[in-house]
Amino acid sequence: MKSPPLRGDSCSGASMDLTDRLTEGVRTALAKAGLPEPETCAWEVPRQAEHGDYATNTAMTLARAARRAPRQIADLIVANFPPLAEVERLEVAGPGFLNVFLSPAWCVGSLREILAAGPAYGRGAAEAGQRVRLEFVSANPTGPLVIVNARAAAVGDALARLLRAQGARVTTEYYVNDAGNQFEALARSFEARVAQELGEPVTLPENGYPGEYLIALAREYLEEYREREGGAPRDRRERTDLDEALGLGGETRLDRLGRWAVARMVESQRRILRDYGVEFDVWASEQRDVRAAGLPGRVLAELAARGLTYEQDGALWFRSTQLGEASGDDKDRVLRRSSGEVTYFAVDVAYHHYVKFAGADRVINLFGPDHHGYVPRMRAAMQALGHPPGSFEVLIVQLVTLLREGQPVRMSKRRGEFVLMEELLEEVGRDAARFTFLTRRHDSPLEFDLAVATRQTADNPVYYVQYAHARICSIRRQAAEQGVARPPLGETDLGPLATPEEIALVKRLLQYPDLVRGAARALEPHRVAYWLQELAGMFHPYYKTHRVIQDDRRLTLARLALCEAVGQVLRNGLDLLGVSAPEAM
RNA sequence: GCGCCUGUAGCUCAGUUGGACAGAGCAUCGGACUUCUAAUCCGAGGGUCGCAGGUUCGACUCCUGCCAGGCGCACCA
Repeated sequence: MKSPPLRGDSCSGASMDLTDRLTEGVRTALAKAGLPEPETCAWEVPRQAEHGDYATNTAMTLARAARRAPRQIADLIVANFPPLAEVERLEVAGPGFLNVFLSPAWCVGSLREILAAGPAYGRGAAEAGQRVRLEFVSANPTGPLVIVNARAAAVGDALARLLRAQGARVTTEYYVNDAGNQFEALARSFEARVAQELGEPVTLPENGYPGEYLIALAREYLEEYREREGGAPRDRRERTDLDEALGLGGETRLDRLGRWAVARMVESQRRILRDYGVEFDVWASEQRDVRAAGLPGRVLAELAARGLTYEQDGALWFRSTQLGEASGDDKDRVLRRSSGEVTYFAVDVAYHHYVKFAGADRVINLFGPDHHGYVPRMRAAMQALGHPPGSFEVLIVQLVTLLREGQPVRMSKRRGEFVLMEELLEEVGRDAARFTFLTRRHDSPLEFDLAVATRQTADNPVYYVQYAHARICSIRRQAAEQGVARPPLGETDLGPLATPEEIALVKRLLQYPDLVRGAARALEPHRVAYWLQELAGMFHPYYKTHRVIQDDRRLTLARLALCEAVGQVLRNGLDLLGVSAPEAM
């Protein structure tokens, strides 16, 4: 059986990015009119319908170069615009806007392409050909993950998904700071807790970690030890000396205890993140992958060879200030202390240069605001080592101010008070937590009231979006029960889709590829979250006023196709955010 | 003192990288289920975009100066 010709359908096999084709039209028109062509056109979706489906200010931005009035240029574009199936008509408005009105018939016909593309709809190649190294969370292994880590995880993971959707080869990474001062502080604190569990009255070290989680960890350690060693160590009544009890001496004992604690911490962090839906390609170790590999020494030599270091007061300094204002650092930085130890900075520079950039053209790090002062010196170092400007990017993920019934909850690992990421997930749920974090710009401080978030679970925007998807699945189930099977794509007559709500929905779906591309380019996943809310906000009213399954079989099938397309895009969008798209709620 | 981030409706936040009369959710008030899921829908009120200048056809957006809050300014990480 041959598929019947479809009214108003024109399947262009071109890419799905509508604005690309509109830009081509404008460029063609300008060339024909003998006017200069712009590199690109900035397309926006006007707030008001009278301004069309897309609008560009190209005529205005071109006015100077073309030495013509904006409106005159716009008129010439309209007069010379090639006939496109996508476009119904063009208008010049205001100071020189070019407003594009899409052809409803073409829009409706494009549903076919959306459905055919399925999960691939919205994917593109805007970031193709680049290898991206993306590091995020990287919490110190000195304590459990807290709320801000959940935010960074949501943002980082969504960024990875976004960039991959645009063709980039992304390696995600969690960097474990298992060396240096903080590691030692952890080791000493843990040692103190172990001793305490053995009955010794021990006080915690200065700058240690007083959190109770180390007590629990100490008990686990001793339990494991007893199982392994068959009973030892005994408690204070029999043995009072820790070295003797654990059969280890001094630094060896400290190091072994510290490594054990770190391994446990990292394992627990990894598990929580996995439950959150975030898995990393690489778990890097500062100790193993950088220090033990001898990278810091190599990078010091390389910087010295470039004449970028000098000795003063017994320490080795990096000439950060000589790298020009592109780096923006305001003072030189120590690479090797007078004690002979390399600084964290030196280790980091080495790691970035030899490891991260070895496999990537672009390195993106998500930092907390407490590290923003660290960025200029890193940028200076990357520049000094020959990495092009812009290849090293840092996104600052701002803090989460936690409230409970309007009262601020202080968070400090040092003081041992905090709300754990685990607790957040338990109270709010994975999807709601991720979606909430992704409805804010990453560099905007966020207030999160736990009491409100838990109380208003049903009002959370994430459920609004998910519910739209669940409803569509429900319609599909209902249709199947009633024996309304959807015919093959090519045979579906989309002609009956004609109400303003239906046309508006299809036009909305057509924006999706541009949205994804823009969000990836700007590294702003929150755009996706907002857009999805608006899409759901169009579907729910449509559902309410237009019955999908009804007597008119032709109309039913067309509407089912529309619903499937909306459901597909909701699914694709939620997937970019790492949020589930439930079939039923 | 210097640097970074933030300041938009009562609250939490968007505002498409300078566009057209400033938006959403929550909260408040008033309505809608015998029909594909009411976690929904329809309607109403709510604003000097922190303040003052400047740039231009056009500013929430860019520049300067103030005000307020957060964070940072180590031979810590």
